Amino acid sequence: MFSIGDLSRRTGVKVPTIRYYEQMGLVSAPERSEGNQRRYSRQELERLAFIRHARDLGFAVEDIRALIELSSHPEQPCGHADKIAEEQLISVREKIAQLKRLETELERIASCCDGKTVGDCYVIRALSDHALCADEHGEICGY
Amino acid sequence: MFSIGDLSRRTGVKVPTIRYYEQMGLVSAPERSEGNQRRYSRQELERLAFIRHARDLGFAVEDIRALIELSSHPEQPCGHADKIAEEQLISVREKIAQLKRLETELERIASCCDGKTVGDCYVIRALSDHALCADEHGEICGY
DNA sequence: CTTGAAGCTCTAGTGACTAGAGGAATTACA
DNA sequence: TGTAATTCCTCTAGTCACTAGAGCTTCAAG
Repeated sequence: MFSIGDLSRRTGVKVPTIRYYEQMGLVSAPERSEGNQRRYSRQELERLAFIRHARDLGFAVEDIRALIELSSHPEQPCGHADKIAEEQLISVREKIAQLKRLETELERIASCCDGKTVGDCYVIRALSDHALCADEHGEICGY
Repeated sequence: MFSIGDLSRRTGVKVPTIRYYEQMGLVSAPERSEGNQRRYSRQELERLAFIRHARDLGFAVEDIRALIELSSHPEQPCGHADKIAEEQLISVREKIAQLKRLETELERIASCCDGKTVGDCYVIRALSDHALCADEHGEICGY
């Protein structure tokens, strides 16, 4: 039997977060000691490690809930689990693409400031004047 | 003079978000019409466009507050603005690196599921069993 | 002059936790 | 066995950057 602190050390999930997951129904309420403290089995440790791993991979709590639900019906077809993983992959790729665009613009902004005062600081100017953007990201402000 | 809706259309910042920014002190409270509606000047439009642009680039509201503060003192040295931009660049690069690791693992997980049922679905197995990770991301669960 | 869009304030909700108060249980060591 | 340190408990509230909705008022077009 593991205390909540044991679980936390073994999975890297913080103690309050474990309690939060219990409240959200991601992990089920465990047995209690005589003094009302949580006592976990190995199975519960493994489930928490699963959750931790999936969160590390950027799955939303709702996705994880679905994956857990699926994994408790091992006889069903697994197309749904695949779909969740693939959607997550697509979203990760989108985030990477977006961040790379930001990186490019930030490099441009941060690298070429040779002004001495804020008045001619390129960082401030670049942020003020959308027209300075090399790479148009949205083309918003038509004033 | 622009109404809040005009501002919203021109900057792409949603109306409730503009009011939220006002509450947070990012934009100053504008003049009002006789009927108590907000009326903005061109200057305020430009400030909002600045904010929008910086948010698009992932700057936190607190960073933006600092940049605005800086830009209102154009005679000061601009080292601080540079620093904010550079820190943002570093954090963007870290996020990209992290997401690429996730991408790799997700590709591995999502691509090689040939099981027909959840019981032998690779997605579920990979998430359950940390040891299947090709690329160790944390090495957490020493059970 | 009416009607419908756009505006107003206010409260509460989102996701995924995190922090802190105030107290009880457990564990380690003398 | 005593006690002190650590861990645990519940509960409330805070974080960030919005977003949604209720219930009302004002504005602009026809």
